[in-house]
Amino acid sequence: MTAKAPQAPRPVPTLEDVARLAGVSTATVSRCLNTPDRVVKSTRERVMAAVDQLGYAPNFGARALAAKRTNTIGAIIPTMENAIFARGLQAFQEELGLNGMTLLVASSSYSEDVEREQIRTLCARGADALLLIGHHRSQETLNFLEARSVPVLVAWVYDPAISQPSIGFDNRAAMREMAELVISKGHRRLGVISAPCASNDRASERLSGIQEAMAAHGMSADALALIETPYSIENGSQTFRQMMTTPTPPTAIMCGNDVLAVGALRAAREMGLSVPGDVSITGFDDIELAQLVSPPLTTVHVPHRDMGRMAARLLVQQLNGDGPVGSVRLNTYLCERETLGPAPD
Amino acid sequence: MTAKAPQAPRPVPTLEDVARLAGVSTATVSRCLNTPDRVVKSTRERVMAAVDQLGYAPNFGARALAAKRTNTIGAIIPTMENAIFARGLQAFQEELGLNGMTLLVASSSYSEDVEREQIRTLCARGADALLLIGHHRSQETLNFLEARSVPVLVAWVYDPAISQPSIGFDNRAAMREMAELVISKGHRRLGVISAPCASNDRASERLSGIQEAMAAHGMSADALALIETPYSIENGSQTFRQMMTTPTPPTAIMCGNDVLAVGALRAAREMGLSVPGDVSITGFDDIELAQLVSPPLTTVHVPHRDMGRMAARLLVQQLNGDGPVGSVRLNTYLCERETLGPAPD
DNA sequence: GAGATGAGTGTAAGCGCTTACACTGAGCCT
DNA sequence: AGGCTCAGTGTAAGCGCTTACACTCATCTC
Repeated sequence: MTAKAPQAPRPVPTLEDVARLAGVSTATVSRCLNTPDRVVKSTRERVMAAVDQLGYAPNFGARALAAKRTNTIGAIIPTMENAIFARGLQAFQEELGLNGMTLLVASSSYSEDVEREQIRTLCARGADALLLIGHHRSQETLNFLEARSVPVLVAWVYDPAISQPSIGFDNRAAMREMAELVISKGHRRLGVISAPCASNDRASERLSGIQEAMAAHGMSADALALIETPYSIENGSQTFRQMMTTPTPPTAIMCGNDVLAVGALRAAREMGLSVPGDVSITGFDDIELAQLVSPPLTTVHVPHRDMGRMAARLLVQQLNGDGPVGSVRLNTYLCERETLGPAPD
Repeated sequence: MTAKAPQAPRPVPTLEDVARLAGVSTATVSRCLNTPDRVVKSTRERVMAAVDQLGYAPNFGARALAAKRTNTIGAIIPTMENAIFARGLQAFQEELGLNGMTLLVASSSYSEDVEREQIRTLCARGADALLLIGHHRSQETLNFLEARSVPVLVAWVYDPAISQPSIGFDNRAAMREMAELVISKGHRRLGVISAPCASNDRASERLSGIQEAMAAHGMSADALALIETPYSIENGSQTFRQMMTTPTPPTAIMCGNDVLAVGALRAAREMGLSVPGDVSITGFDDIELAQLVSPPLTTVHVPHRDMGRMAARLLVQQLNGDGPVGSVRLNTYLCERETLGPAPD
């Protein structure tokens, strides 16, 4: 038993209610909403008054069903928990908004299976196109996407060898550059804290970059201590401890991203180790947090905002049929702050 | 001219396609998907095979249209830019997922007008219920919500004086407690960096809490320097500078949330001020960042995860018609770390 | 002034799904 | 054996919207 009226009258007003109140047909109301300039001013005003009076809001599902277009773009990112994707996605959304499109976000928790489900869900919700992170994806998923012929743009990576349109940066080259810098500082025993590489091409590419740099300097693979762990501050912290309590700990620890690096930094402080005096630490991404910790983090700057904005433009362009889209490569650069120093002697 | 087949056959499979392939009626396919136990095993398997073969995914809009239920909850938070709402929302989403519901998130940028639009949008998308932050809302919006009779739960605040169901904490009491602590440390000139209070009841309640504590200790309102600025690290930083460069700067600066506090902390470091030696700084929320900065931030701990989780439970309960929901009050507690010290003499 | 034009509006056919109701026949009762 | 029941399935009526097409008049054109 509720305090409300016994029987709700007609809870949600429909197009037809508006039409009746305004004394026009449903087609006219629809036109007022979608193509106002095709309706004469006097009629339009009458209709709009009815819309306001009734508090009418068009039913999205019905609209999508009839119009076969939703003006919605879906994005599936691996995680929302930390700030890695936040800035890029924010820019993506802003740019979409400028073009009258809405963003629907889902997160996959770095799981291929979850991602597949999310893709189905977003398609079911009528996403006109999808933004996905990284190239790693099962054939089944690829088939599904192909069958539905949903435009897909891959972000956060750039790999000219893959035909799928993408926008991003060369993860391998970026990390190789950082590794070169670390090695040039005299470090010969390196530690790497990486995200699990198995189904994460960004992580595995970054690792390859480090290995390439080491090989180029004649360092053996033995000189690299590698531990994979999911991105989180806590994991970065624990893994750092683990690495630093081995008989011959690395003199520099390169982290797969800033979140891990910040965790490592915290652990170093807790262990009483000086950074970079006792051990150097590097990150990747250059999220806001990188400048807030002390000492501020030496990291690789990724142009997240540009990436998000351009991703939106590419997608909008493709949906408008303004030519096929190719891949776009963005540049990263080293951000030298204070956590990388010369190797202790 | 594309490389694809000249004319796409039937891009997206429908229920009918599945039915035809499986040799059953659409009703049966629908039942297989929604109430599998009402269909005999042999039929069900045949249908599922067809579903897989076609890569069929039900059209969400059509489903919502026919079933008048979307299993979707909408949430509108003021911002996604910083971590304030992230943890709570994450827990909210997880709990919803456990109950087979999906979350749709939108952000209002702390603007009433934007929030109103977002509410309409989420309703149009068929949200079965809404999670909103704070009580401040225009009558127009309230009317709209009333007219659509969408269940609404307000979070992040608890105010027994308002009948609208809510889940949250007493912002005023929590901040009053912090102010008591600050005053007990001997501080007599306080600075407050708050979010704009105009349409933000959390911010204004927190400010009231400080004022109450001051009054209780016979401090005049003149002893309080107040500046309002939107939540961001940069704003916290600038406002701190501004406050500290007045003739008689405060000895303790209380910030409306941790993001502002972290900005203040950064500015202090840049200005060469020792915290808490020269000036004390306090935050609110206890986000992850609070422990990462140095010195770690003294702040008010808010049980974000619990709040999110319980919010989801309340909403699910209400949608299932398991009794009317009341308001829930959660407790906050002071988190004394290292940025609050005795007033300098 | 008759016909052509076209701006403004109405009519009605779906879009892909759920579900009330109707139907069928196997298994059970008496 | 005839009549029940009821589990399993099919039929068909919408859900609220867009839009192709049809219609109606002013306004022009010659």
